[in-house]
Amino acid sequence: MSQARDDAAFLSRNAVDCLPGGALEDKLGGGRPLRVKLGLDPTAPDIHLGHVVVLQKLREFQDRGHLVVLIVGDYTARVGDPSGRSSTRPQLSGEEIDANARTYQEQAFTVLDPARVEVRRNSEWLDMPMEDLFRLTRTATVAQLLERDDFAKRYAAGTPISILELLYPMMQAYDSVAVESDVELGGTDQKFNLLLGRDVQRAYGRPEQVVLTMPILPGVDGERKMSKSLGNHIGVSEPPEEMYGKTLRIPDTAMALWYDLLLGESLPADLGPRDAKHALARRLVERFHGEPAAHDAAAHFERVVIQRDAPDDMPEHALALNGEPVHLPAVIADAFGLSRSEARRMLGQGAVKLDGTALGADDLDVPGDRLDGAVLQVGKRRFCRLVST
RNA sequence: GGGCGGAUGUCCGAGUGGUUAAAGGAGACGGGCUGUAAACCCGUUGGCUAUGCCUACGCAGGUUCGAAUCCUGCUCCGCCCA
Repeated sequence: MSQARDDAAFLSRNAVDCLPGGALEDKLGGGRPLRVKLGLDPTAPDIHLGHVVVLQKLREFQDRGHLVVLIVGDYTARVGDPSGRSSTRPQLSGEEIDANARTYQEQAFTVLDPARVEVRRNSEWLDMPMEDLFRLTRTATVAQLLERDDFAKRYAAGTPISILELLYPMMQAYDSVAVESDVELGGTDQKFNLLLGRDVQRAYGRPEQVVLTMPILPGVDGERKMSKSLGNHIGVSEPPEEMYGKTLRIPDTAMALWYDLLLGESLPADLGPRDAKHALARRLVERFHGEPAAHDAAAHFERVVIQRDAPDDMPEHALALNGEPVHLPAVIADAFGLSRSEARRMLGQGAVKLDGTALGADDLDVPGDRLDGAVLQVGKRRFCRLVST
């Protein structure tokens, strides 16, 4: 029993809520591996560091012998979690969902132990007859659903709430019934949905799950929740240099929280903010790409961003030279995915360098022999080597 | 069923006949500065075969020398009353 108490204390550490009090310890005391649920929405197929906070917690459960039930919300994705914003999302095709689900698993497995995961899709059970939907929807009332913070606000403000949106928490809750979850994890913004899972499980005569919520990781802007749609995320499969640079971009004020939530450590007191941030970036890259990549990413940053030199290796851009002068905006546009008008503006702004020499707005046509093998640079970070075909 | 309001560039949002490729803000990008890809300052931000041309203000027509702005029809959305 004291083992259960220790485990419960460990597993609920740095969680915001672990509800109801004592329930986790009771479940752990049952001696049986627990089924720990996490639902992922397969619309945006990228696991980012915000997910990692929760995935790490799942990993801790796995390391103590428990089973993670990963639910791919292929059916709920049709609804879209109504978290504040406009409701309808584009419907995904079966192939897209398959592809996204695969990506998700792959990326989630950078944190989770694949040997202790059960992956399920909620279309397995949510595509139910109307009669079953009646049974499900009878288990909650409108007043209950309107307790949810964002629904309450929208209702008070007179902004529309579709029935479909109201149904979303019900479907998520039913997932818990279907997979017989003992524990469900989520960010604090999921608290309502997770708790509703308990109500619905009870209504179906099942044991109620423990609700464990983790703090929300702020994005690279240091303020808003990390999310792909806000563009303030760092994906776990992003290239090492990106991951490193983006981490360095976070405001100093967010560092302590990142250390805490991602590394499980407190901000090192003996390091200054600059060194602490570099250390953080390095640790994160190391974690997802390994030590050599972390080392290279740090060197790359030092070289490209701080020293402003060209990186060791850069993409090559093939060029057909025939002795004629080459129209530079076209080359820039092709090499970096800009429009030609944009490329001209870059030239005008002194952003384009050829072998380290800045070019100007008048350098529209350049002799071909000047380009072969040269390094073309736009801005501080975009490089490519021009190669004659 | 009735009444009212709306649809503008990546997003938010001004603009009610003519220097409007369309104010302002956000974002993004570029330059400066910096421990930083932060903050701050300055600039850019539809496309192109480029001192000009083309495309753009929900969709389709119409009025006019000229329309994002006026008229007609259509589509979609919101609010209120029942």
